[in-house]
Amino acid sequence: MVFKKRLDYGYNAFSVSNVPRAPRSIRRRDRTKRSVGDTQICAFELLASLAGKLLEESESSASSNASEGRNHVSIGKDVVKQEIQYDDKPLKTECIEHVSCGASVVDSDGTTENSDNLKEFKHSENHAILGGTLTKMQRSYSEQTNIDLKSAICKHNVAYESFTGNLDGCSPNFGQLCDGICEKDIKLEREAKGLESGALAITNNCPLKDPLDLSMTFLAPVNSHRDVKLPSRSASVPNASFSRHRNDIKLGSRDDSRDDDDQIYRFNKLSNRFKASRPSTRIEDRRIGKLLMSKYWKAAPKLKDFEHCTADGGIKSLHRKRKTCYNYDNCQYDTLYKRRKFFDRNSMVTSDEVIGNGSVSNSPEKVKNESKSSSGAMSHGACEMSSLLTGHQASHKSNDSHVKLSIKSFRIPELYIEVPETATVGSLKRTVMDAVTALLGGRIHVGVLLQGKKVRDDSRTLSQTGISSEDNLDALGFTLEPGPVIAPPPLCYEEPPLLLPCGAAPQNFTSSLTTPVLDTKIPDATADPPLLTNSAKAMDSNYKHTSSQTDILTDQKLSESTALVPVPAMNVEVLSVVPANQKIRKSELAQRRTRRPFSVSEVEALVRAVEKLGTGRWRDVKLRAFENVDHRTYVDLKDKWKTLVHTAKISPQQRRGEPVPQELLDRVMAAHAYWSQHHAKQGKHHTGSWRITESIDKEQEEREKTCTKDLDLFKICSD
DNA sequence: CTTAGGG
DNA sequence: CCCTAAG
Repeated sequence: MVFKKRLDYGYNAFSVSNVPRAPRSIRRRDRTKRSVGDTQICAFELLASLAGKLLEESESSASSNASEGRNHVSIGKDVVKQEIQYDDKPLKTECIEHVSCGASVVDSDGTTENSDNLKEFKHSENHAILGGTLTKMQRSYSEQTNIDLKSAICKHNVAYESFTGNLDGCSPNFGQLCDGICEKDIKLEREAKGLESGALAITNNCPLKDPLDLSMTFLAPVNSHRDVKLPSRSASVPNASFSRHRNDIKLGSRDDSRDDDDQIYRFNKLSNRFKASRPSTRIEDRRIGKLLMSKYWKAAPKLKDFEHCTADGGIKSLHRKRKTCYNYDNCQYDTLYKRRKFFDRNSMVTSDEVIGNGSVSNSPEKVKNESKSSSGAMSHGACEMSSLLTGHQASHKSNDSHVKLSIKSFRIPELYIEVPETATVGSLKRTVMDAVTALLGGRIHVGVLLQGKKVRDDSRTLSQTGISSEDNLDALGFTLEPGPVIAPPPLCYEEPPLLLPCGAAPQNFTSSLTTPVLDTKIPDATADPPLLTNSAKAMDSNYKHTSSQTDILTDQKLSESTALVPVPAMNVEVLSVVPANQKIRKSELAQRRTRRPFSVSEVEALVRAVEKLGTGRWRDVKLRAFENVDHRTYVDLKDKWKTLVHTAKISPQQRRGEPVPQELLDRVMAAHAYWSQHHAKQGKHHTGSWRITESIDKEQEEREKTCTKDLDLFKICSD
C-alpha cells in the first residue's frame, strides 16, 4: 500500500494529468516515496553490487573491461578503524558501520564475534537467497574475495548516502556534492577496476580524516555510477539486536533473481511474513501501510540505527531541512521518512541505474568464487560471511584447497508492490527499489544453506560443514535474510524453497541465470511483459503469499529454475511497466481519492445536519446525512463544512467550482455562528436560541419533500 | 475511531 | 483531500 501511494504521488504525479492532486499532497507523497526509495535502493544496490563483485572477481581474470562500470568498493580495515573512531558521530558512522562488519570479519581481529551474529542470523528469515556454486578456489582468490566483500560493503554504505542525490538527478546540488566529494574515490575505483577486472578497487586509499570524510569517501564510489544508495543501518557491532531489523517491511517476499532489475520488478503479494507480523491485512487502507512502515521502523532495533539518521545527517548538512537524528526509533523513522521524501522529490531514482550498477552482471559464466565473502559484504551479514570464510580458510589452507563460490543471483523474497496506473515508470522503479531496499535495507544476514538446510553453526569450517566437498556444492545456497524482527522464525524455514533452486541445479542456475543477469544489467527500457510475469511467477513459487490483495501475480507460479531461465535480460522498465499496469490499476484505488465535489444537494444535506447537530459531531453528521454515502467520510464532511464556511465568507467572485446557493451559504454562516457560540455543541437540537434556523428548518423540510429523490443518496433524516 | 486543525 | 496530533 504504502508503496503504491508513494509511487503515485511521486513526481510522476505531476506528470499525470488525469488525477488532480493537491500540490501538498503531492509533496507529501514525494517525501514518502523518496524515503522508501532511498532505503530500498540501498538495499538493492547492495545486492547488486554484491553480485556484481562476485561476478567481477570471478571474471577478473577474464575481462577487466566489463567490470569497469561496476562499482567495486574495497574497504580496508582502515575504514573500519576509522569508523570506530568516529562512532560518536552518527552520520559518518553509518557507512562505516557496515564496513566495519566486513572489516572485522576479514581482519579477524575481530573484536566482533561472528558467532553472535550468526546466531542471530539463523533467526532471520531468508528473504533473499544467494544462489551460487561452490567451487574450490585458490587461496589468493579467497583473500581477494574478502577484500572485495569489504569493499562492497563500504560501497553500499557509501552509495546509500550519496545515492539519493545522484539518482534523482533532480537534486543537482546534492548530487554534485556527492560527486564532487567522491570523485576522487570513484576514479580510484574505476581505475582499479579497469586495471583488474576482478580486482578490487581500493577505496582505502582515501584518507579519512574525519567522519565527514569517511562518509564522503564512501559516497564517492557510489556516486560515480549513481548506483545505489544503501541504507546503512547496521550497527558497528553486530548484535542480536540486529536480528530485529526490518522485517516489517511490507514487501512481500519475492524472489529475485539474478537480475536485479528484472526480478526486482516483480510484484507480489504481501508476504506471509508480513501478515504474520501484521494482523491487519487490508492493503486498501493506506494507514495500514503507514502503520507497517512505522512499525517496521520502530521494530527495528534501536541499537544503531543511526544509519538512517546518519544518512540523513550526511545529506542533511547538504540539504535544507533535514534534521539530524540521533535516535533510534522515532528518529529513525522520522528521519528516514523525511529523507525519503527528500530523495523522492529531488531524485528520480532509476532502478535501472541501480540495477545496472549493482547487478552482477558481468560474467555469468565466469563467475565462480566465493559467494560467502560477497554475501557477507552484502549484508550485515557480512560479518557472518566473513566468519565463515575465515573458518573455511583455516580448514583448507593446509590443503591449499579453497572453496570457490559464485553467487549468480540473489533471490529476493516476495515483494508486494502497488502502484497506481498513473504512476510513471520511474515511480514504479522507485517503488521497487523501495521495496527491495526495505527488504534488504535492514540488517541483512547471510544464510548458508546446505542441502536445503541452514547451516547455523558459524564456527564450523566449511570442510567440517561439508561445504568443501564438491558433492555438496550443488546443495549450497546462500540467503540474504532480513532481520528477524517481524518475521517469525517459521518464515525462515520457508526460505528453503528459494534456496533450492540454487542448490538443486547450481550449474543450470548459474548458466541460465547468470547470463541473463549480465544482459540485464542495464535496462533498455524495453518492456517485456512476459518476463515480468515469469518473474512474478517465480516469486510466487518461492513464497506462498498469504495475503494477496492486489497481487495478480500470485496465481502464477513458476519453478524457480523456470523463473530464472526466462529472466534473460530484462529491462527494469519493462518489468515495471507490465506489472505496473496490472497492479497499478488495482492499486490506483489506493491513491488519493478521486475528488468529488460536493453537489448542492449534498451541501444542503450537510448544512441541515450541521444545523441540527452542530460542528463538533461529524460522525453523527455523517450518519445522519451521509450514512449511505461511503465516499463521504466524516472527515470529508468536516472539511467540506470548513470550506463552506470559508466560501460563505468570501465574495462570490472568489468562489470556484459549482456555485453554492447563497441561501445555503447563509445557513452555513448562521449555523457556524450559532455553534461557535454554543460551545456546548453537544448536541442537542437547538433550543430557543437556535432561532435562525427555525425558518430554515421549515424550508428544509419542504425541500426535503421535494428533493427527496435528489437527496436519496444521502440519508437525510427528516427528524 | 473521532476530532480538530494545518497543509 | 491528506495527514496528524490528541482525546
